[in-house]
Order: sequence, then C-alpha cells, then structure tokens
Amino acid sequence: MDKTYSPQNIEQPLYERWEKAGYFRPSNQGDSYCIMIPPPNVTGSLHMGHAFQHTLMDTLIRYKRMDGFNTLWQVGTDHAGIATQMVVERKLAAQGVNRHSLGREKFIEKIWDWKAESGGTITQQMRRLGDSVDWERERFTMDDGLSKAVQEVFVRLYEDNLIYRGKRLVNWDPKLKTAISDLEVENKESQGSLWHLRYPLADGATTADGKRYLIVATTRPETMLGDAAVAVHPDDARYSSLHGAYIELPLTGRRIPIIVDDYVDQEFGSGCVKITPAHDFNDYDIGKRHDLPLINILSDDAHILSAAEVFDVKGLPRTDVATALPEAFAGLERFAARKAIVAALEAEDLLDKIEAHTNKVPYGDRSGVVIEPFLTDQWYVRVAPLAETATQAVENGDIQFVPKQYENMYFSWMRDIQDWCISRQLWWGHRIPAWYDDSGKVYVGRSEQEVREKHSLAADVALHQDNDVLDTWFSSALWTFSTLGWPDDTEALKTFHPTDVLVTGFDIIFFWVARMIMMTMHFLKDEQGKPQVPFKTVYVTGLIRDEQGNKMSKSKGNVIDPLDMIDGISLDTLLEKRTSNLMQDKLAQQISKRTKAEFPEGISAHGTDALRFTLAALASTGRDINWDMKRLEGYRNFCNKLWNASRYVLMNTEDQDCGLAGGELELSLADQWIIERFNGTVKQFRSALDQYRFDQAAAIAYEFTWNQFCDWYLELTKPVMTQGNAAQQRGTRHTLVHILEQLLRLLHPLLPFITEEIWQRVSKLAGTHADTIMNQPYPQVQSIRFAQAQDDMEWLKQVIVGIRNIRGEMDLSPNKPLPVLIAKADETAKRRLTDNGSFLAALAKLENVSFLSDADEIPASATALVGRMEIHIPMAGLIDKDAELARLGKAIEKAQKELQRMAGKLNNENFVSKAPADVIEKEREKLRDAEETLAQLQEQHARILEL
RNA sequence: GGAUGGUUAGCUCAGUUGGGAGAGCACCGCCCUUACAAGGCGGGGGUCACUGGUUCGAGCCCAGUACCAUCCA
Repeated sequence: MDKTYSPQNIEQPLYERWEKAGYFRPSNQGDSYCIMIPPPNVTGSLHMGHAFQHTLMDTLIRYKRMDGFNTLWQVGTDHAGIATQMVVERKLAAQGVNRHSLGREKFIEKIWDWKAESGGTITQQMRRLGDSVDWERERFTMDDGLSKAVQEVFVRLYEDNLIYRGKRLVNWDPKLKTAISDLEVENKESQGSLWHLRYPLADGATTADGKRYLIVATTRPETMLGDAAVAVHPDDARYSSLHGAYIELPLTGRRIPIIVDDYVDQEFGSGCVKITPAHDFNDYDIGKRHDLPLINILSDDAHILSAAEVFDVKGLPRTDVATALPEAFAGLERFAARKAIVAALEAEDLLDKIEAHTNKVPYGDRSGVVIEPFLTDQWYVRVAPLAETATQAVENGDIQFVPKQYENMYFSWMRDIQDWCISRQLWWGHRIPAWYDDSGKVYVGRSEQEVREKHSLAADVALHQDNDVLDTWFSSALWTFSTLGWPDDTEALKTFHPTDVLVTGFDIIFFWVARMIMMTMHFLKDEQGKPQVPFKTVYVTGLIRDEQGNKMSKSKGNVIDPLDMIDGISLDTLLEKRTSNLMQDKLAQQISKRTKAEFPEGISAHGTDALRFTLAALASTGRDINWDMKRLEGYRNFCNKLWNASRYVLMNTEDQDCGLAGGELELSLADQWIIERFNGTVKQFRSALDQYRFDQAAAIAYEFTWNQFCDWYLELTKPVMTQGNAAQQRGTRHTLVHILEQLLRLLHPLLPFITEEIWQRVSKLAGTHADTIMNQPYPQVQSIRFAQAQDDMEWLKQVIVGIRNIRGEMDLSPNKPLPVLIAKADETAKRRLTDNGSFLAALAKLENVSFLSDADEIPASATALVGRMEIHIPMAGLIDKDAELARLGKAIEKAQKELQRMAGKLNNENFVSKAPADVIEKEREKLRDAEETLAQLQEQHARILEL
C-alpha cells in the first residue's frame, strides 16, 4: 500500500468497477428495502444539501444491502418546468431569439437539446459521491412511462370529480406569465406607503360627522380602478347611516355600494376598506359573499387595460358594470400607473395623506418579481378529500416523520389546505390532456382519439388541446409509484411499494411529501383495498449553511460544489465559478472578497469518503448544519489513520502465518479485549443507524477505530510481534486481520471507497475474499466470549495512563525506561500485572516492575493511584521534588472537592431519607473511595515534603 | 400576531427514561519511538442564555423573560 492515503487514486476506478459489475441492482433475494431519490432538477447541479441527503440515503442502502435485503435505490431526475424553461429562454435571449418567434415545438426541442447537454452533470456528480443507485432503472419525469402515469392520474382524478377547471384568482407571475401555486410565492416584508384616499359619497349622503366622503386606506392605490365596493364593519357606529349607500368612485365614474362585512377591522385606518375582488385575495372572498362583480383592470403582464373585464363570482361575463377605464392610464405598467393615479387623485384633492407602512409583498420565487393576484382560467385539484386520508396515515403512524416535530408542520398545513392550482402557462411540461371544441366545451381523455370516441364527436368537430402544462410537482407527486411502472401492475411495484424511507428537506414537505402521500394513497391500494402509503418513514434533514450560518445561494456566491470538497479547487477557479454569469459587477466584487477571505489558499482535496463521513457526523436530527471545513479536515485525517493502520496490519500479516491453515492460536489479553470491544461497537453502530442517528454512528466508528483499535490495540500487538511465540503471533495476526476485515465491513456504508480498497487485500488474509465488499454480510452482534478480558484490559489501560501521566507532567523523556514499584496490590492486580508484563513494558516504556509488601518502606517517588493500588516511580535523579508536590497538591485538591460534594449530599437528611437506596449506596461508596484516595495522596505528599 | 426549533468549552456541535458536564477542531508542553507529523504522549479550558418553580437532587421536567432562526398569517 502507498504510504499516504490518496483518495483521488482509488475512488473513481472503484465506482466504475461497481457500476459495470451491476452491484447496484436489487439482488432479488430477501425482504425488500427501497428508497426513492428526491429527483433533482435535470439541468441543475448538486449542491452540498444534495450531497448530504445522498450520503444518508447511500449509507442506509449499503447497510441494508449488506444486511441481506433486496435493496433498490431508485434514481431519476425532474424536468423542473419553470426553472428549466427559464434557463433555455435566457440562453436563447443571448442569441437574440425568443420562444415565441421559435414556436412551441422548436422551443421544446431546444429544451431537450439542453437536457442532453447538461443532464449528465448530476449523474456524474452522483457517481463521484459513490451513490449506489440502480442506474439501469433511471427515470425522468418527462419520459414516456412517467408521462403516461401523469396522464392517467389526471384523467382519473377528473373522472372522480377531483379535478376541475375554473376562473379564479391565482398568484400570477407577470414576468413569466404563468400561474404559480401559493407555495411558490415568497412574502417579503418591505417599507411601503399607505395612501389614504377620499371617496365621495353619492346622492348627497354624509357621514355622521358631516363629511361628504369616506376615507379608505390602501397599499395599492392603482387597483382602485377595479374597486367594486367599499366595506365597513356592521358595528361601526360612524357609518351605520351609510349602509346601503353608494360611492362615486373617482376617475372611473363608477357607482359602487357601501357594504357591511365582519372582515373589516374598525381600528385600521378609517375603518373603511375599498374592495377590489379581482386584485386581492381577501377582497375576492368578500366579493363572493356579496356577489360583487370581479373587475379586472390588468393585462397578463400587469399593464392597465383600456377597458375592464367584468365577471361574476362564477367566472361568467357580467354586463351590468361599465367597463370603461380612463384613457390616461391605459397601457401603463402597474408601478407607473400607481404614480399616475395617485397624482390624478391628488389633482382632484382626493388624496388625504400618505403614511409610511410596513407590509408583506409577494414575490415569485423563480422570477423575483412582485406577484399579482389575477383572474384567470386554471385547473385545480380538489385536495380536501385526498388530504383527509393523507392526514390519517400520519396520525395513525403508518407514516412516521423523523424527527417527530415535523408531523405538526404537516398537520397544520393539511388542516388549512387550499385547492391546488396545477396548470401552468408554460411550454415545458406535461401538456394537459383536455380538449375544447369551438364552443369552449371541455373534454378530458387520454388522447384526442379517446375523447372523440367517448363523446361520439364527429370527425368534422374541431378540437384543440389545452395549451397549458401541469405543475412539475404534479408529476413528482407520483414519483414513488410511477417510477415502478404504474399504471401497469408490475413486479417492481409489488416488490418495492410501499417504499421504506424518504430522505428529504423540510422545505419541500408541502410541495412534495404531502402531495406524494395524497396521490399515492388515492391511487394505490393493497390486497384488502386499503390505501398504500408511499413510504413508511420520512427522514427530514436540515439545510447546509455556510460557515457563518448563511443560507447557500448563487446570489450570495457562497455555494459549495461537493466535488470541490472532494477534488479540491484553486482559489482562481473558485472565484471564476462563483462570479461568472453574474449581472452586477458590484456583487461579483463582494463575492470575490468574501471568497478570498474564506478560502485564501483555495480548497485542498479531501476525497469522497471524508466528505461523506463529515456529512454523516454533522447530521444531528432536524437542525440546520453550519458547514465546517475543520471537521472535513479532521475526517480526512481519520481516513488517513484508517489507511495507515491497515498498512500496519498488512505489513505484519501479509505473507505470514495468520492461522488460516490451522495451527494453534493463542489469543492475548489484548486480542480478547479488542474482539469484545469491536463486538460492542457493532451493537452500538447498528443501533445508531437503525435510529437514523448518523452523527452517533460516525462518532462510534471514529472512537473505536482511532481511540481503541489504533491507539491501544495496534500498540499492544507490537510486543507480541517482536517477542511472542509462534502460537501467540498466529493468534494476534489472526485477530488483527479479522478485526480489521470486519471493521471495514462495518464502516463500508459510510466510507465506501477506502473500505473496498483495503478490504480487497485484507479479506484474502481473512479467508473471506470476494469481488466486492459491497454485498458481503454486515457484521452481527456476537455473544460475549471474553468478559474477563474486558475488565482486565480496561484496568491495565488505567495503569498505563497513570504512568504516562507522571511521565508527561514530570517532563520525563518518552525514551527513558522507568522502574516502577507497586504497593497495595491485591491478588487480582498482581495477576493482571504479572500476566501482562510485556504489554506494560511496551506501552508505558518500563524498565522493570516490582511489588512492595506492606512492610517495605516506600522510597521517595512520584505516585499514581489505580483504585487503591499505588504506582510509584522512584524519584532518584528523575523527579523534581517541587514539581511532584505541585502535582500531588492538584490531585489532593480535586479529591477534596469530590469528598466535600459527597459528604454534603450524604449529610443532607432529605437526601438520605428520600433518595432510592441504590443511589445512596453508590454515593456512600464514592465517599469511601474519595476518602481513601485523599488519605493516600496526603500521606504521599507528607512523605515527599520531608525529603 | 401564531407555531416550531435553538441558546452547553475559543469555534462547530453531542448529551436517549432527572443521580459524577462530553467530542472534533483550536490552544499549551514534550516527542520525527519503523503504520500514520494528515502523527504520538500528556495537559489546560464550561455559573449548561436569564429568572422562578417542582424535586433529596435539574443541562435535562414546568412557568416566565431575553436573544437568534425558520414556518404560517
């Protein structure tokens, strides 16, 4: 083996070999275990959050695969409608082309071209991360099979009256000119104004205090052109005489009623609210209650119309309202219109005042522009009936969230769930399988052919398909079963559905998880007809943030590509990566300044295994993770440690007798101890993984490998290798090889590459060789064989530590062998020391060990205690009196403090009378120990003092 | 305004039925001892945010306060 660990030399070739050999395929043996990957955007690239989730999924899959399950990690990508369409439009714009001049078909071709060009990025990244997904089953939400499933679901939901079309107020993105769902809207607080407008009363009416107008306050004065009423609270005495009166709406000449509604907040502003049902969600609801006209004054790109469009609450045209709008504003963009309208009102002395006001403004999370509540025809899923079943599945534990608190988040959303707007005015996506005849009548079916047959439409009836496509989440909601072949009744579906665990971020619980549960439970039933859940467990991860705790985002320029952690990257390349394609120079400068401060030397290579181990170690449940380069470095060192420990094992075992061919095996105390210690580690490690405590699993692995196996066991094998007889050497070699071989299997799910690389050599010596470690049995917990060895060895370690402690604190050279005197040793201690002299000599670097009887006088010495036993290192010429006194003083102080605490507790009447007997006994024992320890130390202190 | 999570060593974080405060990194001292200097050995360091309560006993349970974060309105 190379002297230094070089992940870049081993990782990629191993992955290629695994993939070629088909190790990622389900074995078709054993119980099934299946994880569905959250499909990433096909034209995107993986960030640290993906690397994190993929690490956890791959760890689980590799663990279960080795543990005998028939595992499938289903892989695939998502077409990401808006995001992808935007990217391609931007690319085309750079060439001076827009999609409309290109036409729908040509444009979609361009998107497929782009997918072909960029779609490999993600799959390549996944291979570098070691993801053991079944590539042969890779799916894409727009491929034929999944498109068929989407169509089938749409048609069946429509037939079940769970999909409908209607003219509703939607969140409209005026830049992308499409509806978006309320989840895609980000409400941001901003400093705006509140305009107080005077609305003249009609027919000479006056307010209680004699005014001829009402004052309404609004954050969006431009929408006044679409006002349909002014509302007051029914109990508001100021306006009770005006119920049923009218307003002369300024600028438009429209006559609108004053209505009465509980919704109005009497305290806010004047207590009068303008109602604009076509441009505000709350007003829309009021409009429905009062049968107000919906007066739309905006075009689809948010410019003022020259004539309003008026509908009733059912979306049918209404003709009793004048549609005329002032010419002066026609064609003005909404924010320009706001200025112009405020100016016009002011000119007519209708502007009472302007107040500063903080309000929430909705922004499209893709386009970044202000979202407009807008009246359009859209398709909706009626979710209430689906939500009920989906809620129950979590309530009754068929689906469990880890950590559990996310269940509340799920419930609260499900309780107030709104119908889901699923149509998008885009070209990239699944086209809605609905056709219209010339009268606008709608027919839903799997094809135009089917529609014609079903409705007996003559060939000369013209039909045209709906232009819109479905929300991307509509297709990903079907992911768990569409990828397994649904609507066909496939073997894969029977084997792997319901799947086992879903690993995903909390940010898409609503977008994706909840919708998957609803759709799956509606369409898939078990043999008894009971709805099937898509997965039994949802493991929710936090976000990976940068070292300052900021969210990683392109615009902040703090995104980390996991491959840069693996391969390393120079500062120049990193700067280039982070600042190219940025619109603003100023931003680029900021980013490059911060990047230079954070990574002055760029990033060095750490390898995939170290990255994965770090991500696992940071995965404490349910909270965000602040990325920490130091942790990554630490775990790369850990890999290096494992590498070098393996080198040591191989150097001492290859081409030597490891007992494979028989021969007497004598196991040393250390051999027996490490066997049990490993056994305990297997138990803990499995239990951690079973509970999704990847952080604990990593800590357990680290502690055993470094602090026990390397620091103690390997050192303990050295005296055997140099001084042991044949049977002893055979026994130790056998143990070395077998513990390492099993340790590699234990660690494989977290560290797939380094373990495979080393295992290929070690397994030969252990007689368990195979083509890959990937499908070898996972270590099982064994019954305990060497109970006494555990106690003996842990005790011996204390002795060694005690001597090292003196050596360290007394500044004695590690090279100088020390003579040791033992006093107050009982029979057990004597046995332990005499049986293991060579271990003691080697690890504590001793010259000799001799026992003192109680009668012997103890020479001047530095002292350590192990239980009651005293370890003395004679001071003659070695040890400084004052230093030893100081050392003892510190120990005495510590013992006194301990003693005081114990005594205080036991002198407390309440404690003695109320605490459980075993606790009291434990405290008494501790008190006795402390007393004896203190006495021994004081005695020693006095002795030294006399010198 | 409502909900949830957080506040533990210089930094990043563990702490699982309430019973002697832990890890990694950083820091200090000694050491290139044939697996590893990406290392070895030893060491220092914490009023567990604050206030009160329950309890013989609270980092942990309860109430409240402050600050931070996220989600919802």
